[in-house]
Amino acid sequence: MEQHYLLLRKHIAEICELTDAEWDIVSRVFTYKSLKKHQFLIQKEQLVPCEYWIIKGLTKAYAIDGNGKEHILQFAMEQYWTSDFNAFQNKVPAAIFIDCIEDSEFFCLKWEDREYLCHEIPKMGHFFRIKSHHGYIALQQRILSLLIETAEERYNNLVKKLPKLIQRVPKKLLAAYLGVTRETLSRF
Amino acid sequence: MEQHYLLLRKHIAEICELTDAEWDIVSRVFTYKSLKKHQFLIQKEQLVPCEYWIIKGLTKAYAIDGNGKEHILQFAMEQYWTSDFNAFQNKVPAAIFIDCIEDSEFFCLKWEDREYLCHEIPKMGHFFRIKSHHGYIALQQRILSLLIETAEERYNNLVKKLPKLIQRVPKKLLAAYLGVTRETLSRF
DNA sequence: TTGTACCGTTAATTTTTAGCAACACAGATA
DNA sequence: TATCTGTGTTGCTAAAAATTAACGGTACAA
Repeated sequence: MEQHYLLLRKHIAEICELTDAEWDIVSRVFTYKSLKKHQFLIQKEQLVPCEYWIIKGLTKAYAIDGNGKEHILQFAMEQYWTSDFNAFQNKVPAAIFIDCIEDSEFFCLKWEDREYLCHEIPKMGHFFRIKSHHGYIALQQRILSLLIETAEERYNNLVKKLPKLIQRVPKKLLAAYLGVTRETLSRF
Repeated sequence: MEQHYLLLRKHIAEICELTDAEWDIVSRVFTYKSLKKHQFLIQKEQLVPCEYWIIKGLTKAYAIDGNGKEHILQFAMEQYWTSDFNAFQNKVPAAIFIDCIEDSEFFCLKWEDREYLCHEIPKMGHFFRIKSHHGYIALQQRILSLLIETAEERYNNLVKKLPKLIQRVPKKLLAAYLGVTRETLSRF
């Protein structure tokens, strides 16, 4: 477990170095959670108390359309943050599901604790601001790729950008992420 | 001009109330800019010194693909923020263009001033964190709509959600935003 | 005024993708 | 062991959208 905390500290340090005293405050508020493959981290319609930093494992965030088809918003693996950020922030029921593609472990951060950290340690406010910014940029890139590229180009770019992810994610889920059927993906 | 500053203050107050002293600090750092229809706010490959709050007017943020086709990321009108946030934050050349669909006026905020405000006035850090969060959520919704809905559904939802925007934006630009050709949009 | 460029629409054709069905294969289970 | 379920692939057909072309309307400039 110590090892996990060290990794989280290192993750934060990529954006801002914390003193030992500050880290003491920060590390105290995270709680640990462990889930098996196929278990839900977040279920639609339910409140979302936390955002989650992934210690180990792999999750998918997705919505189900009127025909029961799954559409994947985000894959998240080690050192990624995941949650339904809208539900989390605005204390409304979740609009999406997040479940585990592999057995996974998380550090959980409650909204009040997040606000508390931002208030107590301005550096953490900075950290979350930058993280949020990065998330925004990633989504913007994704929209551009959905608008500009063909499904095949999207697939090739994904392979180039996150080859490790490809190996861990079944192709039918990649298809649901790229916005095509698994049959279409299979023909690339 | 006083009127414009009042509107900006009101816009910020929707997230956090500033004291007169704080507002004095904040208002001081914004500069004014005015552009005519078709003029560029941001050009690809160039550095992006500011993010922009729109006092009046309408802009589009877009990328050009290999075939010279335009794909629109964002329309922004009165009281919206716009910029190439990646280029702005990381001081790298812009990946997109932003130009004016109508004559437009802006308040400009430089990166250093933004950092300064966040540092001096924690409330402003809070403000930008929340704004960024909102932006993130909007993009996430957009991705879901690109993945789940047909182009026709996307169009109808846009009409329902932003009827004013529809009236101000030529249909060929709406098509570039929805991810279809103008001929396809014309058949809905 | 005439010309010119752009815009929105419609039609015909082609390309792309979805939907459905069948099948091989692997891993899990009884 | 035989069976069941989920996954990835392929063939065929149907639907959706892009492409190309044409046409009328409008704004703008020479």
